[in-house]
Amino acid sequence: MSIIFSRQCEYALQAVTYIALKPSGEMTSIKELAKILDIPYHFLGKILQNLVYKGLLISQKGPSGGFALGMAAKDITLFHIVEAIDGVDFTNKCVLGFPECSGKNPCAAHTHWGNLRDGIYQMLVSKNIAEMAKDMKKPEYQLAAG
Amino acid sequence: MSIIFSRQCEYALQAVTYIALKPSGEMTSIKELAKILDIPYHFLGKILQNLVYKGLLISQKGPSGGFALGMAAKDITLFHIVEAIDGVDFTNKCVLGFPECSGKNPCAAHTHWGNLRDGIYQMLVSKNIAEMAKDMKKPEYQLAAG
DNA sequence: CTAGATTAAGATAAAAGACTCCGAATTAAA
DNA sequence: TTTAATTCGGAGTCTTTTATCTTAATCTAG
Ligand code: SF4
Ligand code: SF4
Repeated sequence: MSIIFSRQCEYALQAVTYIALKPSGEMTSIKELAKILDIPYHFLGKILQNLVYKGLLISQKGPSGGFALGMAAKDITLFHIVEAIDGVDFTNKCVLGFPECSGKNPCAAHTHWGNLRDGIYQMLVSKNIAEMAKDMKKPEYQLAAG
Repeated sequence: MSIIFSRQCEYALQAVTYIALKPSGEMTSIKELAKILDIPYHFLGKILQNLVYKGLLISQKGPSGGFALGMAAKDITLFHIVEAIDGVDFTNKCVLGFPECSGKNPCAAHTHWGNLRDGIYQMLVSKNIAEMAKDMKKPEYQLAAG
């Protein structure tokens, strides 16, 4: 189902983007995120918990509690989130599954794949959550700003 | 663990490339493939069985039996193999996991991701097994030609 | 023709990933 | 101060993927 990143990771990217649209100081609850983004409630809870542990989010319990960004939106790149959830093994893994991905005994696809992998990396580090939130046009995300 | 393609698919790509190095008419057994490429024997059996069903390989039972290419090596692209094992959903799926990957409400990463996805597709259709086999320098593949 | 080697097929098991449930801890609001 | 809302943490379930085991079918070599 997922292409490159785990389901958890996809959910994390979606949720953090949503949280970034909230006015500063306002918390977003798991309930709201789960409902609007259609993510399993308890599963999302665990994921956000992890992001808090990694410092990307902060949390608060009790009524009107929830989650907020742990640092400025522009300082959280997609890479930070992927790194926190899936790890970054993909940066040195072969797409064909050979044990050792190096230029030592390159196959016919190595250069092509190397470029693509760099492209993925570039996408992740060049896009931050501020941009993602700002440019987000999907209707379910319009609610966050309200 | 795998980046884009399933483990099965990776094994298939490796095995078919190995088979392509054998002189025409010679069959390659599961035993040989499993040993040299370090792939679980029975698991590989199932995978090759599937590739036979899809027409990419042919098989023969009995002593000196095994598998051989079902068509000319230059006519089997990486895409054919991926298509046979994993399917090609990745060609229209969002890397961030949003339900609907279209240009309708594009996010900030859409263009970048679209290019990468096209690049992956291009890699798969432009590389065929003849090329892969010919350019293969990995030592375990040198045995095949012997 | 026989024996052994090999693929085919189905059932099962183990591991990983995705998801659920429950209760405890915390905290803001009433 | 009480209550209810919320995150936290652990355990458990379900599903998918990966891998193993066993037997049957087939074919070649001798
Ligand atoms: S050479 Fe081909 S196989 Fe080896 S790592 Fe690079 S891409 Fe993977
Ligand atoms: S726009 Fe962004 S989110 Fe929507 S499909 Fe393209 S990449 Fe995925």
